[in-house]
Amino acid sequence: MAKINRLSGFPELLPSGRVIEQHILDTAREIFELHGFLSLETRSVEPIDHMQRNGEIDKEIYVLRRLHATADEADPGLGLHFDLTVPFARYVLEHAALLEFPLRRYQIQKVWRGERPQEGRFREFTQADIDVVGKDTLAFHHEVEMAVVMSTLLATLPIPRARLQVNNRKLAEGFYLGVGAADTQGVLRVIDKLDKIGPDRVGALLETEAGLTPEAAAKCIALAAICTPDATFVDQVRALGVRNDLLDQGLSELSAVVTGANAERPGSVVADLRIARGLDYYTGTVYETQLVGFESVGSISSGGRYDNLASDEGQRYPGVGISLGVSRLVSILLAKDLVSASRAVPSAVLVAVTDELSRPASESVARRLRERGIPCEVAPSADKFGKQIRFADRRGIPYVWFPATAADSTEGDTIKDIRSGDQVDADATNWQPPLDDIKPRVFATPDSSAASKESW
RNA sequence: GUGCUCGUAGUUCAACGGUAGAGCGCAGCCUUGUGGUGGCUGAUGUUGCGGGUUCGAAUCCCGUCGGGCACCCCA
Repeated sequence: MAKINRLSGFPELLPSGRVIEQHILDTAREIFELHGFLSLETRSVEPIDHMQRNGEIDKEIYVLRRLHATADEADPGLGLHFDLTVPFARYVLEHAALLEFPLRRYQIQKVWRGERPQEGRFREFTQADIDVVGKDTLAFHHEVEMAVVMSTLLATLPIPRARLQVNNRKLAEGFYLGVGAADTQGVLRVIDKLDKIGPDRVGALLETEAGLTPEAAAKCIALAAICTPDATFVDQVRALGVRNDLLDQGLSELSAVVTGANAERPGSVVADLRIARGLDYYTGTVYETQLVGFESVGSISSGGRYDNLASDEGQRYPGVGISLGVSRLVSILLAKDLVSASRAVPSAVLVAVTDELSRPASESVARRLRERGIPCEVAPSADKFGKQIRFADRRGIPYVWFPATAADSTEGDTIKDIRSGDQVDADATNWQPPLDDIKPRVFATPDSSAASKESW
């Protein structure tokens, strides 16, 4: 057989990894619905010209075309979507007449980007987005809400602590204008390199590439250094002595998000004025999230306020949203062994088969368990019980059911907990496993290796 | 797309230009139709692919395909 190479950037998980991913997806859905977000799905393809930002050609897009397209056939100009926000904006415009606003929706789908993959970066990956879109206007408090919902989700998952960092586009842009910058986007892009190349080289780039004076560059760097868990950043920014109306607006918005979110969930967000990223359609609050201890992998959740993404003739639908990078998060969790699952299969019980003639008796046990919502499977072959137990053990199935043998009808069915070795009489019409054993459990990996020895 | 680096068993990795190996995993047995550990036995490779140099290539050279990392950009 030809050797099959795995395709870089198109990750496929093993069963144990998928259990963890699915737990994250299930939890996301649960938290989102708990906060009243409805579920939507959009098609995987969009017209490429709708996905381009500011008219520039985006090389990240995978183009879709028919293999047998003829030369004279018009190119439909379709590409796979690279995020869920742009398609959602298009969806809103297309169905606006039939939708209720403000519209709260969550959307969990694959997206594609034609980049070169590396750690935590894929060509095909899953995002879990929430957005609120209003008609004409969107109340500011939703910018607080996004941070609260995402922080709730991240705190619910069995993962390391996440730092939700918030900044505001108006603040940064107003500040840059205030120090005399002409190209605020350019300043933003250079500031974003602070982590990688340090303040000295950023300062130099600000002068050469963004055309700032040394004093202005120094102030921009000083601004980026400000990071507070509360609204005290306002005074620190004021101390830099830059005056600008947009800056003032940004300052008050950001302090409202930070104080609002922390009132709801203490310690959930920090104001971090270095956060410059986000796509260029963001117009206000921007979010970014790092897993504490794994900052180098990049943000696992980001988003922001966008006022102009969905707009028709005269009609605007401003929105705010935040996205969880499910694939990136899962890849960190698996690579660093931060999260474990109690088993990689749904079955809580393996029903043993004594011999092929009595397989119907085993199937009957399974049926009665399933009727009561207990996931189970019947052993694939009537091997020696030792092998059947090992079959369960390998997969993490916690219980093996032994049907009564016809030859020895005085004995009833028994069930063995293969973790403890305990084996007791059981009746398929009323036996119930502990709640924890019904579904695979996903939990933070205990860091001591001694703990894992106990549960063989 | 640019640069760097690496491709050997299912997997993690060895092997100076000289007979391709080990750990883990897998299969069987010790083991009684009831699995942890232990012991014994066994199976598995076009050394990514193609060409070149050489008496001889996993090893050196060229090409190609694939992986990883960095840049770019971002979840």
